[in-house]
Amino acid sequence: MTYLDPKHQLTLAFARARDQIAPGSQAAITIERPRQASHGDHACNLAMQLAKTLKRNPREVAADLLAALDSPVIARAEIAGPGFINLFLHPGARQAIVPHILTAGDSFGRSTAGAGKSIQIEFVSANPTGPLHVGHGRGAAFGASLANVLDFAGYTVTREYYVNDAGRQMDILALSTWLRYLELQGEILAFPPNAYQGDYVRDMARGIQSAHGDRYRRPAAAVYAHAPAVETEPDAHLDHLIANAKTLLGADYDFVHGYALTEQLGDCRNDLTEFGVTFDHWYSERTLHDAGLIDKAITQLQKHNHIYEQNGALWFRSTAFGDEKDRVVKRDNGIYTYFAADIAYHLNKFERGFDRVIDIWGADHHGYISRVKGALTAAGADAERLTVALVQFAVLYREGQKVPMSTRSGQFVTLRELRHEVGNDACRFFYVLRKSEQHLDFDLDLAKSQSNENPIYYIQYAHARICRVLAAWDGNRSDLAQADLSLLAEPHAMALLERLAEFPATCADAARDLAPHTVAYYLKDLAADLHGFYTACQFLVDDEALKNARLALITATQQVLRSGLAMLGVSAPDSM
RNA sequence: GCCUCCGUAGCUCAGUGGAUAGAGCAUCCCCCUCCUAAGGGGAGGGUCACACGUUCGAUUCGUGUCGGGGGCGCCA
Repeated sequence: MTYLDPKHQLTLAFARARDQIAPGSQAAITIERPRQASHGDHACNLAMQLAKTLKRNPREVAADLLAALDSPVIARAEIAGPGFINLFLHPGARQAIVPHILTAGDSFGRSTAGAGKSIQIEFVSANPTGPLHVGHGRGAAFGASLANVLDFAGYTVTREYYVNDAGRQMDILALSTWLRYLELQGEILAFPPNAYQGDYVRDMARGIQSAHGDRYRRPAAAVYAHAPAVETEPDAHLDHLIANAKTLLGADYDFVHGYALTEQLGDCRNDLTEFGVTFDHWYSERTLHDAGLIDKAITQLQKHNHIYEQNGALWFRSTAFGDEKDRVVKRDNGIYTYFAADIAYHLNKFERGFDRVIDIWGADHHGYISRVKGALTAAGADAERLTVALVQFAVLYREGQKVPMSTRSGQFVTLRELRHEVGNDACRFFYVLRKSEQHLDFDLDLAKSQSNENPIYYIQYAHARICRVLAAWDGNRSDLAQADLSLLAEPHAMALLERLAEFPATCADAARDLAPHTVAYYLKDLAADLHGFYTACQFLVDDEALKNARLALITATQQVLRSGLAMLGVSAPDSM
């Protein structure tokens, strides 16, 4: 017999009753959980909705509905207040969840909401020009958890990282690395203040020196020849040095550039892997250029007459699609803008056939949404298939003080430092504990504290407690499937049963709303119910039937805690 | 100026078109001869920023006001 949760059964029963009382009515059936226990286990407001169209007193409509209502899960139903129908369930209807969970195992809570549709989720996508910082960490944790949630909801999920390996920033990194290398070689030079300052740049320079000696040495004077003054024209200064580097190194420039890229991307990938964040594809921006996809995208826009030339540059008429001003796609120097590459990339995503595409961006990119969607529409694509989820910034707090961070000065806390300081589990959990559009205050002391203040330990402790009880028990699990669950009558057991039954809906809602934080909050509630039950009832009792019933319940709870924590990328320890 | 997020308990934050708005922390009480007290129970604490509108019903939806965060380059 397939299991149908009580709420679903009630919905079907009310739909049948509605069709009797008000044939043809399309009124939605909403079954809710009243705040007050005296209002029943569930309540339905259908009578108040129908009252208007039927032009009748809602309480009378409720009485008719009640007479027509027929479901084996209902023990008692009553009319209350302005026309609510309050429902009290048979205990057996709630207890049936336990064998269902034990049978379903890891798949309990999975839904078919995604209907096997393919969905691509692109996240992190940080420039490979230095270590990931704590801001990237939030995007990584949010994206990875969301991907898991969507997978749980039945989508076929592809996780992708867009590698910005073609732009000016990569050239600046290559230059920075080379200049540090020249310093090691004994050249005297003025390292530009707007080049990459981090120690990792010196590390790469040392790596090149130890592997290739002086092969890439050139006189510093030639590198700086004819460069504009760095004080007055810092950007032109850098661009000139890059041009000189390309001339002086010739084909060797590609080596330095490639070395820096490989090192930084490798470091980024290791960092994320250690964080439990993995990708199916690393999509190179450079392949967009090489394969001519950017030319193709711009041509596509030109064909639709949305490109014009002005001041030697090519402009996309994004104002025709709700943007506040038109945007350059190709600069007067013939180089495509980042925006042009992004148009091509998104068109490519669509061409790869994903039913839905989700981008996770930092909140500072919000102004970008309208122009990207505009470009997609202009190119004849369905921009509705793209959803952009914005993640607000994370701010670290230590001893109540904001930890100062600035990318410009190279003064930032890296993701790796944060992970090592507070641990991966606390990191992953704290990052998704706020909804993504909410600013995140990350309290380092709280995340590190091994105390009751720390919600992550609270949840993990619930799991560990269950494991310890089951380890102390000498029976075998197959007995639990046969347990007489009618013995689970204590209020704490009933509360736990109700909570377990909510898990599938919580997961489905999290997927619908792109809100993995709801899973984190659910787990806190579930852990609280477990701790309450644990304190109120002894599990390893002499009464064999009662023992098996209680052990069955906590085994089911263990399963749901594991599934939920796994979705958030947090471990479920057997002991603490 | 425009865009965007936010405004709920002393603090950090959940939450919902419904009936008496929640959690953790902090404050004050109480509970280990018992499967880990990293736990449990109790008390106090609120004009859900404000106004108007939609609705049988608004803390929730809409508009506006006030207050706070962030963003608005031929940068990536």
